[in-house]
Amino acid sequence: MRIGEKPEIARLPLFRDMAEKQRDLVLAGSYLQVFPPQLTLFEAGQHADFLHVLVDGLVELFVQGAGRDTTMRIVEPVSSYILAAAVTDMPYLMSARTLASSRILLVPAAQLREAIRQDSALMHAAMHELALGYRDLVRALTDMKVRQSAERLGNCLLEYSNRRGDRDQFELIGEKRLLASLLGMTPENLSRAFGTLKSHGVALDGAKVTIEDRERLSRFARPDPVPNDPR
Amino acid sequence: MRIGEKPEIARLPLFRDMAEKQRDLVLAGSYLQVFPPQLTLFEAGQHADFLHVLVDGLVELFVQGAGRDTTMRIVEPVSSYILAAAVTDMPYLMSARTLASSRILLVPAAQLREAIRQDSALMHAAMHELALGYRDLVRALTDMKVRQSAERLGNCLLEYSNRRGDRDQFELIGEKRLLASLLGMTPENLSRAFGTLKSHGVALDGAKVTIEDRERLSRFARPDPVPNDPR
DNA sequence: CGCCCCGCTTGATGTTTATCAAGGAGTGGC
DNA sequence: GCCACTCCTTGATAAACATCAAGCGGGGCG
Repeated sequence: MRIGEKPEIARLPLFRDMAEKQRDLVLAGSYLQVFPPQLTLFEAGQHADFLHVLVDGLVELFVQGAGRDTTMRIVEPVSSYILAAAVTDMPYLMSARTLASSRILLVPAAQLREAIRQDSALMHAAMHELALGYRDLVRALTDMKVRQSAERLGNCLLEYSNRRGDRDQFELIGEKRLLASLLGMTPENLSRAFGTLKSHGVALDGAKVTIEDRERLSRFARPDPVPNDPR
Repeated sequence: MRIGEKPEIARLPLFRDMAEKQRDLVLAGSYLQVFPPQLTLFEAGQHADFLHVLVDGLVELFVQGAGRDTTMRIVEPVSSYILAAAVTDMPYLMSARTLASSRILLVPAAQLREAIRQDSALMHAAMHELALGYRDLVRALTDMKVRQSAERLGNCLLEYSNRRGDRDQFELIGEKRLLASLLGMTPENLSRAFGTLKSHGVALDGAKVTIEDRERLSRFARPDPVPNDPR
């Protein structure tokens, strides 16, 4: 891989704390590749040969089950994905495709597992990352079980705003139907959900979302009582 | 803690591979307690002071969000739970209560984290357990998103059967309304779901489930294409 | 034994969500 | 500039699910 990407990869929580020597070794064995948009990177069921690190672009993780597809996560740079499969040496549970032209670092899973065995800081980071991911999924699952569509959208918008430093205005990433699938609803219902949120403090103009009344939106969306604080 | 429980705890995947000395140290600092049924063990939002290991009895993990409760997991002995909170030193995301009189080992989370730092085999086991839990949640979330209630029930029954060595007949654990909540539906709809499964190879008599036609049930329930093989 | 209580079931009704169908708005190509 | 395409939106309808309301049935207790 080229030297230019190293700093931002080395700054990732997963690789941050490990010994520099180990990190260099792992990265030296990895491939940084550019993929065009709409390309399937891997499919569920395949053996997990690589841990992926999205350096630039946009990637969708999705599952095709029981007739329909559903997107599980939208990966933004810079972050790794499918750690669980790589670490356990089990088949991918999800498929991945690029949504935009993307630069991706492919870390051979076997080499990653070996490095994890050698470097306790890396192992600790991997454990932590998996624990945080676990908690995210617990939230996502309860969200799906206890809230209805417009409430899910409301919470999602509050979280997006949250992630961008509590800005009141931001752009949705990717197409709306992608967001719909992420939230477990049809594009039609996403439209309608934005409609009902209009009377609860949310304005929409194309992909631009404005949270006009945070308090009112919160009251409607009933966010989790336990706040999500990934430092 | 008493010496009598040690073997089965030591056999847990989480504690199996660690140094015996470390394990004894951790267990020596832990408390084995008996709790009556229907007792709340902890509530979401509380600081995670302990990792729990259910030695005997039955425990429910649930979330009370947005008006209604939903159960996230039914813990059977012998197994640990809420590892993610204990490891990250973050608040519990779920609440826990006993469903039956239960013997539970309470492992101080701080001590567990310290042991994890010291013992690389324990850390590896924790990482592995979290990765497997992550994958379970990915399955649960897709299940919730792509399947409707009777299909979810069908898959759940197939998995239960699977876990008990592919037996065709088995008893449901706990009350039916608990199963309903776990599957994200009302007790009424669980009843009806069993009704529709009658014509797809499932017979129900009280809590006794008989899978009469596995093939037919599979066709109806459309199980995951990627099999779940926890060795 | 019989009564009460509780959980399960069944039916009727209403809400939520998906599906089907059509129209509108923006974008890229010719 | 205009057409064609895609995505989003809106409306009408149907399916899935929740809610409300009885009734059934088994276990515990008097």
